[in-house]
Amino acid sequence: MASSTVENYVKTLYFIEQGRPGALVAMGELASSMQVAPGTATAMVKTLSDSGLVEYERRGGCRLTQNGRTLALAIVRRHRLIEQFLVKTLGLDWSEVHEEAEQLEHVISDKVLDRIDQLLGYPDVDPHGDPIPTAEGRVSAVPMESLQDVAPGQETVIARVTDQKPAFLQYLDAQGLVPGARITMQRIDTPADSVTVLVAENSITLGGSAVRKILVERRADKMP
Amino acid sequence: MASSTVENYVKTLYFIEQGRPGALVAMGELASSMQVAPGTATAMVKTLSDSGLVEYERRGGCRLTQNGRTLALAIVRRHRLIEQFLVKTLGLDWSEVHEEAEQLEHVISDKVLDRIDQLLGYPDVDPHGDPIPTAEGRVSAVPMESLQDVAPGQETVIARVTDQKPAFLQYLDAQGLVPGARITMQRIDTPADSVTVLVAENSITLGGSAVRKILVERRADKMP
DNA sequence: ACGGTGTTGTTGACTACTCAAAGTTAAAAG
DNA sequence: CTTTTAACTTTGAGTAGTCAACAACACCGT
Ligand SMILES: [Mn+2]
Ligand SMILES: [Mn+2]
Ligand SMILES: [Mn+2]
Ligand SMILES: [Mn+2]
Repeated sequence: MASSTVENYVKTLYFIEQGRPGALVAMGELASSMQVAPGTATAMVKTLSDSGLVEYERRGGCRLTQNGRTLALAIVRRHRLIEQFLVKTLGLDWSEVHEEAEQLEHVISDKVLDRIDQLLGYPDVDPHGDPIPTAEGRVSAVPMESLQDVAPGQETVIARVTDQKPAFLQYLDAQGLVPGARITMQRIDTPADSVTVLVAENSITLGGSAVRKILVERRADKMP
Repeated sequence: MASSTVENYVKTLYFIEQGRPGALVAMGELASSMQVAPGTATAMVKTLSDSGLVEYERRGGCRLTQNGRTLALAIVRRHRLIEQFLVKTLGLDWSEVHEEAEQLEHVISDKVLDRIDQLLGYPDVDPHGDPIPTAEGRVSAVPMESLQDVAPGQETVIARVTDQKPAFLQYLDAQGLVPGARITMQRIDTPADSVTVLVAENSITLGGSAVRKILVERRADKMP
């Protein structure tokens, strides 16, 4: 059985590798993501390599093996199903479930996870709009685009929020900026790095770093 | 924060101390309950003593302090609420929830536990009939007696089963011998160390070691 | 080609938990 | 009042994970 520590390293590597398949992850990047000293990451990657979860190239970096990726996807599945469960069944706020799931993901058995999946009706996204991998490790790739790329005047629907910080999520919730919300792009102010959107009759202005964390549905007729 | 290991030692001490308040628990007994070598138990008890969770008397034994007992009761509460939740909400079998709860009890936050409590309607017993301590650490003392002390011909109701082994629980379930079941004592065969009970039209004969694990309600008019 | 600069790797050390084996002690048996 | 025995404690060692500090390396601009 992989320890919680091993599971966390593998999951972190999975997210770092996202969007740059095949590339090596530097020890420094892994260390800062895991909030450990560089030497700690190096030592750990060696043991992950011994377990066949990563390939390690000295002074180059590491990447997940197929086994490593499979383990990572299993943990991501656990994490997101647990988050959805905490929100839907126990009524927790979407801003607080990430931390809870971070612990539970290492302890929930497959049996319990299956029951949770069933109770929730086999959801395919979590409370933040993140896709839930299948038990076989497949992740659905729903086409999305950043809110900042929506043209002024265009109406769209929030699909996903890529930040777990409680304060940010609480703010979005208070403004009604949650997955499923129908919004209209009003204005993009490039020099000011801000955009203004209309949601439920209210105008809300967001800075660039916030806007970039909000993904919206991409309509079929807009696809390349 | 107490580690899982510390929590397990404290909980084990709590159960060993049950029924002999104030007595010292020998290191050997603790070690065998925890399935560790004697020296391991001695070392651990010293650190528990440093944390103020037990009093330790060299070559005498140890006992929980008030702080230790409070921690133990919090873990027992977690464990039993989780078991009840796994059975009632997720539909797991009462024979398999003990093992699951054994892990989850160290990870579930107070917030999640409160929501589970609320969802279940503030139950006061778990699937095995074990009382669930309140958040303040109070345990209800419903009067019960062993099934082996019920007089022949008398009707009674199963209240609690004091064994967590899956095979035993599955057997009881198959026979309908679960908490809440109404049964009638038919015969006590002392030399054979067995009793025969009637449950839902069926006669079932149980050996002494099994009967002693089944507790039944004690009617007020039978109390001393 | 050379030296700075930042990234990696190594070493020694520390915490938490564990065991095996040896040493100590108290209490039962003679 | 010994001797034996059983329980207990200590010691030395090992695993997992971590850090600080230092050493080694690769790469860049001159
Ligand atoms: Mn999350
Ligand atoms: Mn999420
Ligand atoms: Mn249990
Ligand atoms: Mn129970």
